[in-house]
Amino acid sequence: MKPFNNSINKLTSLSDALNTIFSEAFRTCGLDSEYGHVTISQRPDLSDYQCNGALAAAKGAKKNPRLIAQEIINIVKDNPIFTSLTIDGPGFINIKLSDQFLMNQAQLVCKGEYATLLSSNSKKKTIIDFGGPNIAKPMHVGHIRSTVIGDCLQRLFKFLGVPIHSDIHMGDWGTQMGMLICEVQSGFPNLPYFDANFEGPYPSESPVTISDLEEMYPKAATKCKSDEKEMLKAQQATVELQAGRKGYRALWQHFVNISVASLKEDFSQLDVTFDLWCGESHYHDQIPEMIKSLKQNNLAVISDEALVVPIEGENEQEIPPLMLVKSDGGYLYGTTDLATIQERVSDFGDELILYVVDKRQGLHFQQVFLAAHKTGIANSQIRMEHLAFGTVNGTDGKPFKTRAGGVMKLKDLISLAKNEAFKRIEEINGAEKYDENTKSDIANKVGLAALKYGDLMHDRQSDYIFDLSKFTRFEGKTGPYILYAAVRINSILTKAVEQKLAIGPITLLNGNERDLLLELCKFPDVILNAYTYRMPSYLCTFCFDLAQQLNRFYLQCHILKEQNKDLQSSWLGILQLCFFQLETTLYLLGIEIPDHM
RNA sequence: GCGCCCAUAGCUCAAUGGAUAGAGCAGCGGACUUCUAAUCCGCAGGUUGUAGGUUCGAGUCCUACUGGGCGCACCA
Repeated sequence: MKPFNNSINKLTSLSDALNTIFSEAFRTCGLDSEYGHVTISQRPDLSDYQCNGALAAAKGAKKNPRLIAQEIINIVKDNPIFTSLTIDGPGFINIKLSDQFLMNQAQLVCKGEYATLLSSNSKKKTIIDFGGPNIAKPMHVGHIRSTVIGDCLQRLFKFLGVPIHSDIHMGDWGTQMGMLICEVQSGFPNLPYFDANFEGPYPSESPVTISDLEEMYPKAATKCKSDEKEMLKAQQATVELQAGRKGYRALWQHFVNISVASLKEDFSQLDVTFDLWCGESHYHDQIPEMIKSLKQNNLAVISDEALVVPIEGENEQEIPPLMLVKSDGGYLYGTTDLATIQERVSDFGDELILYVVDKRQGLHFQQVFLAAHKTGIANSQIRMEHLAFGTVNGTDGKPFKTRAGGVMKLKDLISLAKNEAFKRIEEINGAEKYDENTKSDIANKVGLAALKYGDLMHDRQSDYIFDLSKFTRFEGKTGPYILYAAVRINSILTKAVEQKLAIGPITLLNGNERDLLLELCKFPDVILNAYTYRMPSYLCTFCFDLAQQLNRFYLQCHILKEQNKDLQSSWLGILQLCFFQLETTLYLLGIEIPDHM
């Protein structure tokens, strides 16, 4: 056998490594190295990986694509990582990797030094903004998306060694706060918060509870919508709050405190954490200074009594200006967003800002990003991305509602998922061996897995149909299906350890496990793709494919009963690698694996 | 009116311009004295909304049309 001198000895994505080899070959042939692009094969019956560059290069080179393919193959064929290179069809290069190489690669893939996958200069200091929930308004189904997608991305960035911090960025500073103040005032006009002459101190106890707030919010909002006078009052109160009226600030602080406590409870249920709990109010004090400077530099101008930053898109595309100050003197969320960018860039030194926000706010972010760049608040080095996501619909295809037609609270949704999971667990064979506590612990993990996987598996940008009974099933592309596969192999591994069996090294002896090993070697590719496109769904697809491949293998090869000890330890090595990848992928999705199911 | 997005199997969704458009569910037919069958295998199911165009090659890119969703300065 040829020496393995051209092998790849550090953790890398396989298609990147192959790209390098083929790009070099194309360059040697005097062709553009871009043609050396290698992808995972679309014809697994013919190859592991494929390169289509010869087809694309043919016209420019005025050569038969098969001829080019042959030249390329001649250059790379001595590399021992290949077992065969063939030309098929009009000029596809089909690549089959050697077993030896796959085994070598498997060792690298399971070492797990994933923070080295990205070059250090590509790791920009990043902040991820969850486009926060509103104070006083309970989180609903829609919030599941930003929470779960944003959390997955922050885990993924950290896993790859990208410095990232997360900010919930609560909505605590808009007109809705004025509405609530007025609502409390109409119910309890005698509270000291409304007495402009009150000297303090204000009560330390909040006059309202979180459920009061949750009830008042929609009431106040409808009132303001239908009654212009109420709206004016609310807007006036908002302006006074923002201007620093003491009683309003004290009352507002109560709202914030009790809301944050409730939000933290919800997020801890979902196992999601934030580094920063800043709200829009946090940036308020910086706004006057920012506006002054923008006015001085003629970047903000008066239009219809409001202060705006005029902007234009590429190709002179007309885009409405970003409004900073309303004619009544109040600020808008675009104002806060701009001030927020200023702080993130100049105080924290962030170079990449990610916004995980509903896609319907696309225009808003387009305005904010353009304004930030135009005004120099963000220089050209700063990159801002709106990671837009679609809406959650019910099984009727329309925005998700409860049976009564109302908005479903996130809290209720979570317990619904957990209850559903509990029911399914009770139905299965052998459920009686678990006590109630164990069952409810399993149900919690399974329910959450169902919910998160059901969301994350869908393309981030598309709307999707929320079907809890489908998501909680144990069959098909669901969280529980994947958890079950993970639990089963974990149980075999535990038994193997108990029986003091050797785990690894991975050697391909039987051939049944080659497909599985190939799947495992795709892992770095998948991780990088999910990172590059900020797409949690790529992780979901991968762990489903892996779980299914694993189930196939599991049925074919009876590991613990295997008599050939070398084969057995290799299988166990593969199993351990599978578990590592399932566990890691699920961790990145924010899903925890129970001990039993 | 202007702009953005979407249309793929009965349903829910995949498919970095490449070969025979794939999964899951539902349907039908198989495989268990289980390392947890909560699994696996097979069959059936398609004019990729319509009409043109670009390309060696189009579900994918361009144009028009049809149907649906969303957004367009004093809410967030």
